[in-house]
Amino acid sequence: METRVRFAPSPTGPLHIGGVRTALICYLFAKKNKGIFILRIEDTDQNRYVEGSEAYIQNALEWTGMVPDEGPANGGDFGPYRQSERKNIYQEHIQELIAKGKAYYAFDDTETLAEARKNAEKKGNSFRYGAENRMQFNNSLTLTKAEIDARLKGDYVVRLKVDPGNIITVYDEIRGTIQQDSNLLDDKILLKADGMPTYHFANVVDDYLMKITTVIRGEEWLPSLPIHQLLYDAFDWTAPQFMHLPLILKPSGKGKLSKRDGDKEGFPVFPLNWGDVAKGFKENGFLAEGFINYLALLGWNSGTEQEVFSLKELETDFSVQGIQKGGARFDYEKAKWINHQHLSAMEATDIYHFDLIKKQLQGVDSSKHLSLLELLKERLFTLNDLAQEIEWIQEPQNYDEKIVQKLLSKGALEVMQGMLDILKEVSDLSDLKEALMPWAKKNGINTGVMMQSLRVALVGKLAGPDIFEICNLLGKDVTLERIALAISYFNSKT
RNA sequence: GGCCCGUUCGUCUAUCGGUUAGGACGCCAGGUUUUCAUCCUGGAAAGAGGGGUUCGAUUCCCCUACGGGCUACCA
Repeated sequence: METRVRFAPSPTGPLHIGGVRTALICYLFAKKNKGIFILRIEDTDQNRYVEGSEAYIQNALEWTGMVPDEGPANGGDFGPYRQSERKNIYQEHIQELIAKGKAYYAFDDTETLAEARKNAEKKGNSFRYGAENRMQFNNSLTLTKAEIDARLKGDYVVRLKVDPGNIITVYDEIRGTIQQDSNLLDDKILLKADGMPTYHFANVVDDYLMKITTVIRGEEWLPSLPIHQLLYDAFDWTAPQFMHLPLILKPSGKGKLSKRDGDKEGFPVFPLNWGDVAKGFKENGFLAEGFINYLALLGWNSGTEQEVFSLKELETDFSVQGIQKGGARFDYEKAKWINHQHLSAMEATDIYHFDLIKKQLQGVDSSKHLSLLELLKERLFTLNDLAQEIEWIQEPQNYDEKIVQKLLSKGALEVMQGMLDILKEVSDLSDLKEALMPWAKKNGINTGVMMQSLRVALVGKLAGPDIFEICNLLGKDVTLERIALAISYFNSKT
């Protein structure tokens, strides 16, 4: 049987990294089994619908390389892939359950239920609409045929009729067998008053109709798995496999990472920017592969000591056995380190393709772009680090005062003057080091003082890549200019 | 409160009854770079607690503690 896995987010805003991780595991499991990866949009809550979310989800998946084989954007044989477009399908199926006596109409207004809930909580219990009290409410189990017909013209919901006194056994591929006392379940609403199905109902019907073989979703769904099992049983359908993924936790404090944590935690929680209200990993300078690689490591391991993977490698190395049971805290430092691994392994010409990189190179002589990237790529943790790595392209705005004083006391002025003279004579800058070293030795100049003077003269501080590489990229004229400038500055400090 | 799931270095994790409990990020030290970063080497750092089962438990079982999730006409 062909493996079919769906990723089923709700369009209630930008997809956050927990969602991306779920998508990733779905994708990897599908690809590993040479199966189909499906995107299904679960837009059954009209109130929480946010314009643009679906496009965002599609874009995020495309950026990461996890392009759906079937979905609203590219179709497929099992559409429509938006639940809001499947209303009639749910209506048909809800009728089937009612006819079978597995579900029933309920007419209780929200005030009545809220009241009942409040009373139960006052006594320290939680309210449950179920076998022990359903006969006390207004529903098709308690009303006459005439009353029901009359009420059906107004608002109503459809509830699942849960039989009491059973132990429901479900199986999760990650956690094993889980049992639940049906007395503790309530008669879940399957169809809402607006005619839309709830998650539970739409999910089960669609997974069956779309021939989903493996349901992969977050752990927050584990408590409702017995309800879903009951639904499969009510239809006489064979349930698919289930995998409930551990949650991604905040690095600090408590609880699962939420959409609101982005700014608080000091790193993005979204793959892409969402307007100008939320930052994305992409815009923060992450490679799609670095981002995906770190997410894969959060709650999964290959069983080997390998940690750096391409998407293709993940597709072949993925295994369910490596999925973790407990939640994992997000660690931005490690995410950056993984990104760094991918970045420094790339060719400069490939790094040059990113808009983020080109933007930072604006104003720099374009003939130097590739040499700069070649020189600096191993220093980058994110694409955005380039700007600070090429600051020395600009004339130094100031000189590190402590270093200036130290060098001054060691005769830096004379050294710089000497270097200036030598530099004037050198025709090829790549010979500079060979010219400087013997000169220093002959004149008893400390090479440390020489090198540091040169660096401070050109850059203003003791940081940055190899100083002779810097000379080379700056060119002879600029190098001469900066040394002369530094000499006059040093002079003013004596 | 009730129900469900979980618990190995600070963090992510390996271990499928017998190991000096391994790796990675971060941290510290040393080396390379006569700078910083990268990189290399080394170091500190862990089985929540209590009972069982067993010749032997991090590993299997139970209890407790702690953490998380769910408890909506949200997903």
